[in-house]
Amino acid sequence: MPESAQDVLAAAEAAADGGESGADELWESERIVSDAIGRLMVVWGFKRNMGRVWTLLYLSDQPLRAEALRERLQLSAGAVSMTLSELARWGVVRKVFRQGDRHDYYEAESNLWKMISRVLRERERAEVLSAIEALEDGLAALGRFEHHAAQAPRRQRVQRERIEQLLELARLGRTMLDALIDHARMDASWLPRFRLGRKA
Amino acid sequence: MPESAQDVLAAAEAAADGGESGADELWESERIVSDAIGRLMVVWGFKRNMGRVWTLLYLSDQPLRAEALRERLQLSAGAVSMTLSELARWGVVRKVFRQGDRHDYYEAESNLWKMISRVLRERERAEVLSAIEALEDGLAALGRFEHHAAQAPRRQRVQRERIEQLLELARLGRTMLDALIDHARMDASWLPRFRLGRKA
DNA sequence: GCATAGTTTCACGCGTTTCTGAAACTAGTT
DNA sequence: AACTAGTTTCAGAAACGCGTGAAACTATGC
Repeated sequence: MPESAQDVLAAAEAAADGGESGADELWESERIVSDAIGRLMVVWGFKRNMGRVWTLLYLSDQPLRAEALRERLQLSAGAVSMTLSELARWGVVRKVFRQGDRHDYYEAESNLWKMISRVLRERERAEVLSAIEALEDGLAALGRFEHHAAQAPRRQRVQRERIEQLLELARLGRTMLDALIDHARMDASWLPRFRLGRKA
Repeated sequence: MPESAQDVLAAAEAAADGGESGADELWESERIVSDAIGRLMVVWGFKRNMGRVWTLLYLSDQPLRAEALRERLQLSAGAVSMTLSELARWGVVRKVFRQGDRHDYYEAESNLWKMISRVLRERERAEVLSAIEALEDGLAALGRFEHHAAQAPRRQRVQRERIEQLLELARLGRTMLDALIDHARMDASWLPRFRLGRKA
């Protein structure tokens, strides 16, 4: 199935993008870094391929097409599409259009702090807040229980203390996340201050 | 199968522990909180049941037997045993012995900061450090590549910058974790200072 | 308005992870 | 030393999450 017209077009496009040779191959450095970020993302509760795809986009000097990602990461078209839309929902990848080009291109958010603050914000709402709510519910349930006779007063007392400890911790977590988010959003330079007072 | 001797012993033991009635039932508050912590643990990359088991131990005013956990959480004995040893490996649960009692009892580490700093320490070593290493490897691979002709110089330049950004971020993460760990280990009161400079 | 290239969606299957149940093991008791 | 109660280990089963491939959809060009 000869496609010379297409080939010529692709070549012209590559030339327009800076005349790079081997523009579509996956470099060793890209492989190493995207795999590493992929692993890290898993730990953070994302999918491995989200990390890999995002990384390739982040390391690229230009927006990439889904097809390019599919080739370089050896994924199916479907997986690339789903991964990209998931990344887009997290706001860490953007679809960009090029004039007179009907393909969709994607690029990574290049401001890491913006990205992180966005993810933290989304996640703290879903996770820490619901944990706080549940802990408050637990405390309430314990309160209701207290009205019944003097059942296991010691166990109740200890349990109340412990749940309050957990609540305090969860609220502190929320506060830290909020601080991180607010500061990161406007200014990344505050963070080195974190070092203050450190031991070695 | 009558076991009066055993029953009497158990009753005596319960009495010694404060004469609590319903000592072995799962309270509503315990259910709510342990489920919440269980979910949170999953997000943090642990197993749901690790969170549930730890929580019950933490909320208990006394060490518990594996059997009690099995009943209250509706798990098999095997699952409880495996979960407990995993928690013990993380140092967040301890096996305790009672004089003249051949059962094994378990209790949760009750110092939350100690626990958290321990987990952070174990995990940062495994994860952030290896990410840093991989990023450095990526940079090295990029360097080797540069020796070949002037391939895609722009792509190389951008990629180097981006990897360096990631490295900076990863190192900052390491620094923050270290600070958190060091401080949490000796003193939990420093954390409210995190609030400094926050908006609302 | 049909054909074509590209993209998205989705049901299914595969690989992992987690739990169960049974057997092996340990230690205290008679 | 045999029995009993309790605990741990392990192989297999169930549950889950993820990626594939095919089909549906979209939009551009002819």
